[in-house]
Amino acid sequence: MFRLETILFEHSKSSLVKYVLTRYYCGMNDELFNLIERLANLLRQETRLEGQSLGLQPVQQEALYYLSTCNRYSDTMLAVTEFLGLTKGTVSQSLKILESNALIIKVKDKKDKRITHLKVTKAGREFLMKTCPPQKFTDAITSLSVDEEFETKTLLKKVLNNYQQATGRTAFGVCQHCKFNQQTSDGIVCGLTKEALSNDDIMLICKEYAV
Amino acid sequence: MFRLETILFEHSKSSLVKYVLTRYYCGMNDELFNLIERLANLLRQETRLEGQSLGLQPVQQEALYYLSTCNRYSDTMLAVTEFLGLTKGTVSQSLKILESNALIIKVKDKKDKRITHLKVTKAGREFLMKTCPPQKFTDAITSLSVDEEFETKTLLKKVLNNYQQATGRTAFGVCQHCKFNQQTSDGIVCGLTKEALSNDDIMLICKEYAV
DNA sequence: TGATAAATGTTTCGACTCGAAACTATTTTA
DNA sequence: TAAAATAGTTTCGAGTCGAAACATTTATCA
Repeated sequence: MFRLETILFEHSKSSLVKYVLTRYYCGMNDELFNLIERLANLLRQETRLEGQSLGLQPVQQEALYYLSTCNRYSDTMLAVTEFLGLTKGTVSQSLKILESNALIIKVKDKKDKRITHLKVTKAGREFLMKTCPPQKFTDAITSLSVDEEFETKTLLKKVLNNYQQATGRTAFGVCQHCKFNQQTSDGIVCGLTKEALSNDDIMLICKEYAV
Repeated sequence: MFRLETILFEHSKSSLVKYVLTRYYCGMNDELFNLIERLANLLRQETRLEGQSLGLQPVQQEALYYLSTCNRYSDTMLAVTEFLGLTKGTVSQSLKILESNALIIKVKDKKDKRITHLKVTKAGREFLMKTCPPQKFTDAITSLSVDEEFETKTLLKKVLNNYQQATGRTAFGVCQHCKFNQQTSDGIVCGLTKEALSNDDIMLICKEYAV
């Protein structure tokens, strides 16, 4: 995988001080890692620009975006925490800023008073529609054919699923494709909550997703 | 692209206060964006864990990794700045920390005294070999067949190239596939610098890459 | 040639992010 | 009914970030 080589070079002003460095060349394994990191860097950069009008940080926009895509079982602070891979305190603060900007509102759960649902407001949706995904990224995607885009998505989904499983993280996924999603005589039902699901519901992301 | 729908729900304790929200469902365009963001989140999280032993932040590890993969024309602070999409001051500080941890050393350029080359030390290489790419990510990749992995890389490269072009950013790329890379009777030469390139050189990433 | 502009990099500042830990309130467990 | 678990907030200190001012060196060009 790695090739090792020892090289020499001079250090700054102090003449003839030599440092021995070990140098390795990346195997093909690194390449995919590298590509994802670089795409993520560019995305973060563009996201930062898009958020400047409202003074929103990238991480806050990510949280807002997540909340716009998740279902009613997954719109809590803890779910956002899982999704972003951060700690409770950090996420709590980010959400406070989204709330102060009137992009989300907090709605207490009626059954369990500990739980607060986070609902994206009209202003929040409008902001997302303008900015998310960033325009230049969307443009870059169009260079792929429909088949190529589908293929990319399929393969990345495979990697993501495995990665989520390896890290023991909640496997967020689309309700429709979840093993708890059941078609009954009364319509579509969630096997976990036993609640009825609408055609819109099943298109959203759920934190309880399982295959 | 988007489907709009107006929904109603009750707000917290104040009974019967209704909020009108506009809700939209993501078209397929969002999906690729979403996948990359989520993979990046997981990578950042695992990177954070891996760096704890040395007290290294994710962004510092990314800089170190970049420096281990780039050539002698691209191992400067400004190149790292371009690569990470951050500002000079920020990167300068991150590099100072890498230097204080003896993971890189600074080497003044002999021709242009403004330029400082950043060389990864043996300790730096060893740290990277242990931690980069993160183990669980590497494991997740193995779920792909060789062909699938190749296909994914090819497609993501296409997206990245377009994205870099759209943002007007430096298009980092492997020397070997650059248009300035020339095969002459004396060996391989860089058309920009007119310098000879070794077989090792041409495998590294260059900030002057062009197609 | 000599003044001005441009490029490389550092430092400082204030706003923001992050994890850790302590804390409240509610629900579940035993 | 007491103890444990869950959802969420607040506070603290370390670190990240961009912006701007700065120093040094090199390039431009009149």
